[in-house]
Amino acid sequence: MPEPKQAVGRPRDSRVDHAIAGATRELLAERGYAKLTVDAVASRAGIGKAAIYRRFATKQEMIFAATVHDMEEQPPPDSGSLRGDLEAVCEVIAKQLSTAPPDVLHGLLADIHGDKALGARFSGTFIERERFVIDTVLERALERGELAAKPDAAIVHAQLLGPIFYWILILIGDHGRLADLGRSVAAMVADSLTASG
Amino acid sequence: MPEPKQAVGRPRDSRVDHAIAGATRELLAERGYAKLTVDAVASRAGIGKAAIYRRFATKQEMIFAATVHDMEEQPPPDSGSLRGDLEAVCEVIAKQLSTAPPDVLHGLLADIHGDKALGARFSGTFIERERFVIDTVLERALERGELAAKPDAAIVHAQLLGPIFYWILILIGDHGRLADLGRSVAAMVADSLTASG
Amino acid sequence: MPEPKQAVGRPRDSRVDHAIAGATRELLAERGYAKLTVDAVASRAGIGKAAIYRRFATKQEMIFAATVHDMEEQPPPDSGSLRGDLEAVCEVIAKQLSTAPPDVLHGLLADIHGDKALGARFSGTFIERERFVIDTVLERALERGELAAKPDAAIVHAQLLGPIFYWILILIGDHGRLADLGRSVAAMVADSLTASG
Amino acid sequence: MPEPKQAVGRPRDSRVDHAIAGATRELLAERGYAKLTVDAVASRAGIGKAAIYRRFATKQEMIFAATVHDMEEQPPPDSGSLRGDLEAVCEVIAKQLSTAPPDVLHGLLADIHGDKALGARFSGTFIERERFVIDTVLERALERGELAAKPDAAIVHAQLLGPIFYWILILIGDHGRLADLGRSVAAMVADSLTASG
DNA sequence: GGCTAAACGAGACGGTACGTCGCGTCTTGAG
DNA sequence: CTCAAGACGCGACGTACCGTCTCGTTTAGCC
Repeated sequence: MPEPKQAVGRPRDSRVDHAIAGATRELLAERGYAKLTVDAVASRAGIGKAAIYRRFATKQEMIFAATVHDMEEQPPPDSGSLRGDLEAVCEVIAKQLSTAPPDVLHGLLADIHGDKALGARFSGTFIERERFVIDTVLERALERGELAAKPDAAIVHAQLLGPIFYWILILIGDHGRLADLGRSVAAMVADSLTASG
Repeated sequence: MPEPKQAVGRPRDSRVDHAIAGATRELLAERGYAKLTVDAVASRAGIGKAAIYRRFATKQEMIFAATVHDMEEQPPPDSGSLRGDLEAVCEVIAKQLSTAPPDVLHGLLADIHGDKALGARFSGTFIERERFVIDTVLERALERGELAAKPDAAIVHAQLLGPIFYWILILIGDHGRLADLGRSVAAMVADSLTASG
Repeated sequence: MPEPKQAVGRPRDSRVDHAIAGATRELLAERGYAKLTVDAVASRAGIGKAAIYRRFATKQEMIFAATVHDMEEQPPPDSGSLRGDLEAVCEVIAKQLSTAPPDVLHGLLADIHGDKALGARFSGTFIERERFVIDTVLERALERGELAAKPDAAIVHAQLLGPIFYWILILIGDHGRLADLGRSVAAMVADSLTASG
Repeated sequence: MPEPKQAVGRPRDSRVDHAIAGATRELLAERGYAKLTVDAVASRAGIGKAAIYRRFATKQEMIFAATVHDMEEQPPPDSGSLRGDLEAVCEVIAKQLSTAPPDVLHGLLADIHGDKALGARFSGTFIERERFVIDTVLERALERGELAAKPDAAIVHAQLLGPIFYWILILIGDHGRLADLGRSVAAMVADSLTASG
C-alpha cells in the first residue's frame, strides 16, 4: 500500500496555506487582478515566496486555488419540472460568478486559456461539472416525459449559461437583475425544448 | 468654427499607424497575446518604440486600437421577420469573433476590464453598437406588429449574444457548429418574444 | 572672385546664434553639464532643434562654441623678467578657467577626448595657443640672457599650468587662493629654469 | 558591539561583485567610456541587471566602484631625503594613471563632478589619501631637519601632482616621458621647499 | 534527548519586458 | 533657404515582476 508521501521532515504549516489564500483574495479585491504580484502576496501573508512556490507551480495556480476554492456544483434537487430545474441551475451559477469582481474572472480566464495545462484542468473540472449538471436535469425531464428526445447538451449549455456569463463579464450588468435574467432564460430554454423537442 | 487641432510641426505619419496596427495583428496571430511585446511590434513595424508611445499610453491601448478597430456593426438589412433579423445579427457577431484566436479575445477582455478608461471606451463603442443593433431590430418588429410592446433590450442582448460568446470563449466550442447555435438561439429568442410579448 | 557662400534663400538669423549660446550657458549654470539637453536649449532659446543642427554637427560642438567662445590667449606684455611673464600667464589661465563651473569643464573635456575630430581641434587651438605663449615667454628669457639654453617647452607647460588645472578641476580648491598658487608656481618654475638651465 | 547589518535573507554573492567589476573594466578597455552600457556589463558578467542596481544606484556608481577600487596609496618607504620621497610619490601616481585609457579617466572625472554624492566620496577617499601621503612625506622632512616649518600641504599637492595629471589628461603626452617629468617636478618642488622654507 | 530532513522568512539571483528619455534626422507650413 | 514645431528611428536607462536559489532558523518524527 503506497503512502502518498514520505512523512519525514517538518510538515507543511496549514496556517501558511490560509495566509496565502487570504492575502491573495484581499489583494485581488484591493488592487485588481492585473496589479497582483507574488511578492505582494508573500509580504501581506507574512511568509516567504518559497512557501508559495512549494505549493503552486505558478502565480496562476495560486490565484486559481485561492478563488475557485469550493467548486461543489451538484445537480439541484428535483423541482418537479424542467423549467424549475433550469432556474435553479442558473441561480447557483449566478451566485458563484457574483462572488468575484469581473476583472478577476477575466484575468483568470485569460491566464487559463493561455496555459495549456491549466486550460485542460479547467475544462476537465469546471466545465465538465456544468455539463454533468445540465445532463442530469435533461435526463430527469426525459424520464418525466417533458421531453421526447434527448437534446444536444452542449447547445443547451450555451443557451442557458451564456447569457449569465455575458451579463456579468461583458455587459458588467446590474447584479440585482441577475435573478430576473436567470428566470427568463430558464423559461425560454424550457419552452424551446418542450415545444420543438 | 473650432479647429480640432493646430496643425503645427511635423504631422503624424499615417503609415506608422498602419505599420503598428499591422505588426500588432501579425504578432498576435503568430505568437499569441501573452507573448506579444512592444519591442517586437516596433521591430516588426520598422519603427521606434517612441512612435508607439506617442500614440498610445500603454501596450493595452495599442492592442485595443489594433484589434477593436473596424467594428462596423451596422444593423442587418431588414429580412422581413424578427427571427430572420436576429439570425443575421448572430451570424455577423459569430463571424467577427471567429477571426481572432481565443487567447487574444481573453487577453483583450482581461486588459479592458483591468483598466477603467479602456473599459469605459469598450462599453462606449463596442457594447453600445451591439445595443443599437438590437434596438433597431426590435423597433422593426414593433412596426411590423410582431411585437406588442418594446421588450427590455439589455435582456434580449444577453439572451441572444451570450450563448455565442460563451461557446467561443468558455467552451472553446467547434466553430463549425456556430451557425447552428446562432440559428437555434435566434429562433428561441424570437419565439419567446412573440409569445410572451 | 569666389563668394564663400551662395547667398540665395533666406539668410541665417544672427539672433538665433545668440539665443542658442545664451540658452546653453544659462542651462549649464542652472542644471549642470550632465543634465543639459538639446531640446531644453531649443525650448529655452525659443527656436527649433533644426536651427541648432544647421549650425553644429553635435551637441558637443554647440556647447564648445557656447563656452569656449573668445579664446584670445595672446602672450602677455613683456614684464621684464621670466618670473613676471610666467606669473602673468598663470593669471590669465586661472581667470579663464574660473569662469565655468568645474562640472562643465570636466564634461567638455570628456566629450572632447571621446570624439577624435573634436579632440584634434581642441589640441590644434587651445593647447597650441598655450604652447605658443609659453614658447614666446621662454624666447624672451633667452634673449634677455636669463636662460642659457632653450628648455623643453612641453615640460615647462605641464609644470606651470598643471597645478592650476589640478587645483580647479581635481581639488575643487578655493578660488581665492588661486592667485597665490599662480605666483608660487611661477616663482618655482622660474627659479628652477634659471638655476639648472 | 554594533552589528553593521542584520544577516537575514540570502547574502550577496561576492562572485557577482567581482563579475561586475571585471566586466566593467574589460568593457571600458575594449569599447571606451562612452560606449559602456549597463546591459553589456550584465551580459558580459553573466548576471542580471537587477543584481547591478541592487548594489549601485546608477551606472556611474558602478563604474566608480569598479575603477577607483584598490586605491592603496600608501606613503612610499622613507628614501632618506624629501626629494627622493617626492619622486616616489610621483612615480606611483603616474603608474596608476597610466593603467587606464585617458577617455576613461575623463569620463570618470566628468561623472564624479556631475554628481554631488560621488564627488564627495571621491574627495573623501582618493584626494584624502593623496593629501595624507604628501603630509607624511613633509612630516618626515621636518623631522630630518630639511624643512624648518611645515609648508601648506594643499599647495604642495597641486604643485607636485598637477603637472602629472595635466600631462596625461590634457596634453595627452607621451607616457615614456612621464618618469622624466616626475623626476623634474619632484626636484623642483623639493628645491623650492628647502630654499624658501 | 539527539539526529535528520523538510519547511520556514528573508531576500539575492538571471532573465525579460516595460515605459521614458535623449540624440540627430526629417517633414510640415509659413516667411 | 531659413524658421518653429514636432514626429521619426535608434538605443540606453532604471524599474518591476517572475520563478529559482541560497542563507540561517524552526519544527516535527524516529532513533
